[in-house]
Amino acid sequence: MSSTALTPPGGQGLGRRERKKQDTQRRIFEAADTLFEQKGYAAVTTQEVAEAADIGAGTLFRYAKNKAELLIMVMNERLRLGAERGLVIAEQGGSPAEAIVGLVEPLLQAALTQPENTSVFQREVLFGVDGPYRAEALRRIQELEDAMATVLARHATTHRNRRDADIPRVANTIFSVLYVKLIRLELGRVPPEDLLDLLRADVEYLIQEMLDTR
Amino acid sequence: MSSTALTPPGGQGLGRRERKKQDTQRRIFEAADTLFEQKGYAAVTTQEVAEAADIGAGTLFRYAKNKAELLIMVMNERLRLGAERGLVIAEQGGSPAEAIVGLVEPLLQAALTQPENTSVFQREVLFGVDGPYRAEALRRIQELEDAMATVLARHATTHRNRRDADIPRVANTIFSVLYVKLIRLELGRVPPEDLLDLLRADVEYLIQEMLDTR
DNA sequence: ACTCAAAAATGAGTCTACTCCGCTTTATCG
DNA sequence: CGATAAAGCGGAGTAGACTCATTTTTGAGT
Repeated sequence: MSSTALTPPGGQGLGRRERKKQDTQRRIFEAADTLFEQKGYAAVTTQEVAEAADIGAGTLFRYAKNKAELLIMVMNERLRLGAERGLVIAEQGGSPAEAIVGLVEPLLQAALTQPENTSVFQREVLFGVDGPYRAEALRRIQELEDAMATVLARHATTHRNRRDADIPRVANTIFSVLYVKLIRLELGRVPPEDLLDLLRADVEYLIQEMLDTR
Repeated sequence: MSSTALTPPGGQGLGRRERKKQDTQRRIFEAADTLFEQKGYAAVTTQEVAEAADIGAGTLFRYAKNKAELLIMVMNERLRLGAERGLVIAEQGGSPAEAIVGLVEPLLQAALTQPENTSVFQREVLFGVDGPYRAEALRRIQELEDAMATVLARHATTHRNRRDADIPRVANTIFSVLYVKLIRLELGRVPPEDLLDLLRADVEYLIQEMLDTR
């Protein structure tokens, strides 16, 4: 009896195997997070990550399908934290333009503080091979668009607005404009300084045109 | 006399050196074009392209900074042909929505007939390293947006429309919406069948909202 | 015809992401 | 406990993009 009392998978306390795995997972995450931040995506080799996580070079790829997934994993987490702040900002009123820009700000911050990593992140999320972390990132992006629609819907019902407004379409439009501008920022085709004002102006304009009574 | 009659660089007939270079350039173009179309970007090795062009593996990289530039070079040409048709369609009236969709159609065609290559093309144009062909592609994309503005401007002056309309902004908005949808098509997130209708509907909606009198 | 510096071509070598298969550890059952 | 299966691990090996030191070609000057 006592010999079989080893809560394997299932119970609260996981088996030794599972615990080890989670620990390895954690070490990989920390290694990747630190190295990518310090040296930038391109300058980090998967070998380095493996060594920093104290595992074999081959083992790394049992935890992440490829190098890009490592970065996406790390960036997802960083953006998750920012996204929560963004949602709070969006909740607490302010103009809808404020709220919507607030939703995007974390991404913008990331683009400004870690240009290379953010650029690779976008590239791989949009064009990379499938993988669980990439799928999560795509989900988050969709949520961003949905959150914009929510903000707009609130604005539309609490103010005297056009009844026929197609909220999802407006949200999609605003999302698209912001997204393209963000990509162009990464292309270096937009001066970063006044970008926030630029984005806000865009959003205000679009709301004005497509949603508000005139 | 006859021995020194060798119109070197400058004159109409280029020197042997220049001629040879252009010939090599042509062979590389043809090799890349054929191979990428037949096998798809990922399945083609630079080695293969070099062999098909009958040059050394190292020589290839004197004509293209990297593999991606090879593809961009080829795609630029294919899209250039399509873009001309697009401009003609845009010129010949039809509704502005027709005209604008006409401008994008070549890109759409490419996305449908060569999904992989088009996807890589977009990826590398947006996020790849600098290079002459990439620069050209970026220029073309900008021209696309400008062409949309031109179409809209014509529409705005020849019809009874709002005077305060901000044409460049409307063009940028339409461009962004279409571009994001195109990328999503490559993500497999949009059913390709009725895409043309979808795009046209988008454009009509945006013109309606942002440009037309109501 | 010959010389020589600049331009072009070359392919062996490097670098690194990723794979694959044999080994080790862990859990299960009689 | 011992046997056996299953899961996890690792590192040598592979493939392919790209570099660079060396060689070859070119054409202007003499």
